[in-house]
Amino acid sequence: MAKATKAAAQAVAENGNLDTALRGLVGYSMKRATNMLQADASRVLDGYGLRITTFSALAVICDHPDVTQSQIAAALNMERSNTVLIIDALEQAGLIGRHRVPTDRRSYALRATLEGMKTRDAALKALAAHEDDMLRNLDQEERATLMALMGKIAPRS
Amino acid sequence: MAKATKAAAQAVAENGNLDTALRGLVGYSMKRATNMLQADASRVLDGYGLRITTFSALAVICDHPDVTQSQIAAALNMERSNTVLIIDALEQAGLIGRHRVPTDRRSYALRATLEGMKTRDAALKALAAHEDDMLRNLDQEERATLMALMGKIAPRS
DNA sequence: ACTTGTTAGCTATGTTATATAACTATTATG
DNA sequence: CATAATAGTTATATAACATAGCTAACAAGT
Repeated sequence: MAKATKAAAQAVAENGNLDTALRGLVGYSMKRATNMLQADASRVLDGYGLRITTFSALAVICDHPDVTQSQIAAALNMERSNTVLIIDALEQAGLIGRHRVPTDRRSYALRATLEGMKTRDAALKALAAHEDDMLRNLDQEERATLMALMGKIAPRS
Repeated sequence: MAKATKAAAQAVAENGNLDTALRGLVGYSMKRATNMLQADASRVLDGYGLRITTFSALAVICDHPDVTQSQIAAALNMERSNTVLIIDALEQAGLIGRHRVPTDRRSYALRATLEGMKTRDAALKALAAHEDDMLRNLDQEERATLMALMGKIAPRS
């Protein structure tokens, strides 16, 4: 055990937590859980040459061929400007293609390549397996409850 | 409604979601909820001259006088190196003080100033109020369940 | 006491995610 | 046709997070 000042060391000895007050905040506790899940997801996706954002965009494109960058931004709750480099990366990796739309020359119709579809499927499967492990202490009903409760969180009224 | 390619536009018309597959991942859904809470928390804390990380560190210091930077890093699940600038910011804002420890000249005993205590109390109160609003669709039992379920998520086995 | 290993804080650096403003080309609207 | 809105882009900034390496100080074993 590390040397520590008295009061803090005592708190550590008691329950190992110095952040008791913060744990009462849902945002704080959720951030910690999210960080754990995201860090693991990043490591998994790295094996497929993807980051979390590029994987997310790829998944949307696979499920919705001919989607536009603006639609992806809206779906993933990000700024349009930030989609550019993400789509660039997917295109350069040969996972998707930008196709011009005859009826609107401003936008691109994004479509996954065969490799893109395969990569998505494999990555999604790997992610699900890792999540399943990290959620091993929750049964199916508890997982459903967790998702439902998170879905009830709303923007400021 | 924005002009969109056919298939994607249809999906949007149906349920407004292009990310159905991703929503099945707990990590993805939790990230979305977390982002919402964190963005709001950042705005709140900005009013107190704090960021999420500086507020978190301040809260730990207030609750555990004479805590060290390493202990804060461990408590907040961050790297020691990243605590330095955070503690610097709190010190320069006059919210905490670095005090030398006679028994160990390597470490600092961090203590909040009176203003630090006041700032923390006010910020925490404001954060709790904002969370209470964003969680208005969950009753007390549901909030407790949410916290309990998040706490069951574990690192990879 | 002296070497060895560890700890605390610090510095530098890099990446990822996110946000904003401003620009061009194109399309929609009054 | 003039004006407004939209799609994509560029540039830029910041927060959070991570890694490697460094110095000073302490701890432990011989």
